[in-house]
Amino acid sequence: MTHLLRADARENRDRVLAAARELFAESGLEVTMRQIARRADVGPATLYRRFPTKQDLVLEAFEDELAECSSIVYDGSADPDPWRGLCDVVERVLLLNARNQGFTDAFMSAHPDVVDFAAHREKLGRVVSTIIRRAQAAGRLRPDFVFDDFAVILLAGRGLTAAPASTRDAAVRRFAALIIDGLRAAGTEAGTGQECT
Amino acid sequence: MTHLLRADARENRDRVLAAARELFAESGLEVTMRQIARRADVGPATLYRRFPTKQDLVLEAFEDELAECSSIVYDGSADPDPWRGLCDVVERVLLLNARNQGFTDAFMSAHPDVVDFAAHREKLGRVVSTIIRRAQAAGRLRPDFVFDDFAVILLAGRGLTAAPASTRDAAVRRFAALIIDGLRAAGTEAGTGQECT
DNA sequence: AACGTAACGGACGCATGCGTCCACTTGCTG
DNA sequence: CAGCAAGTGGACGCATGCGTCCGTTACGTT
Repeated sequence: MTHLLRADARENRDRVLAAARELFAESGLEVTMRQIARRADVGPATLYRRFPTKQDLVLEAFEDELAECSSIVYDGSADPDPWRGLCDVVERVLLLNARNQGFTDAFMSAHPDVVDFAAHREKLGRVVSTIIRRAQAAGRLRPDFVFDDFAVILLAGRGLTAAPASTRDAAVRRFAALIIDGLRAAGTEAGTGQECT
Repeated sequence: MTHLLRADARENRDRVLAAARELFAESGLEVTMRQIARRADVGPATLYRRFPTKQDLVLEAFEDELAECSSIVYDGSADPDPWRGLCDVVERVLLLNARNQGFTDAFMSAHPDVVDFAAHREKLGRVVSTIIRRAQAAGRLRPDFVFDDFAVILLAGRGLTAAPASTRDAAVRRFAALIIDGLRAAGTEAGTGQECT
């Protein structure tokens, strides 16, 4: 008996997923199903049998990224210092997104027709909101900061995916640093022993 | 004698340009020549006769934006207070770009095959560099700020074009404000009578 | 008013992506 | 090791964008 895929089928499926991850990361969600099939050395039919719609492929290809996104947020939430937690979340989420054009597209719903991560986004958003509140209560985060600002920052980070890959990480880190400096509550300068990271 | 276009031709040409400006602004440079022709109520041939290549169309369609971009930078450069000048440049350039998806694409060379504004970018970049230097000399801009950081900010602003049009301006202004707060030299808090704007 | 030509736009041939069908191959099981 | 169902990929028909050609229209001149 065997409810599982045949060995060759399983291997093809894995190659398709690997190809999809590579291409999505490099070029975003607008890569064609054909390109993915070609890169995986597989006929179009094979691809479509395993993943009838692009949405199916995207969801599975980004399972890891989604999980990492969650850990980032929960790590930040678990940090006893909410300000440091928030800083980490900002920087790490920005990096994650900048490294993976496709995940950014998906997570920000740049292509709502293809895939919608709104549910995940909302759930993580609530956690981030609590970090924000705690960081403000601790007097470290500017009091006028709201969750929408966080969304704006992520959206802005999206633009950095256009930077050349060689300098992208540096650009993102620099961007995160600039933003974070703009988030401090007045009177809590960096360099006073309170800085983040 | 008449070296000018025939009346109907001129009118069609104008309609094409108007249509192109609208579509580029709404949807970026990837709109098709056909879409532009359709919106202008004109056959494809007419479009291609006036603008043999998309590059030609883009260049003329964004003449105004390019000019405005220049004035923004030169206005900032002419401001006796270099810090205020820099703040204005940042906010206004971000707004200009966020309002016009296509201009952002073109100016940031998101589609180098279609059009390359590198020359303009470089020229304006030099002016911005001088503003940066003067603002730092005045002790208002953080001393570690370099021109590449400015580019990063613009690139990031690009991401905001993905925000819904209804809230885009607000998002951009908020983003600019956050960034600017991150640019101040240590010790020059907002609210001490030195704030920008 | 009549005419020559600038200007027009529909239609063509080409390329590419889509999702599906089907004749052939091959891994698994008995 | 034999047979069958699972698995495969090439090829098809459709849709859309591309840039160009060419028969028709109508502007502006005389």
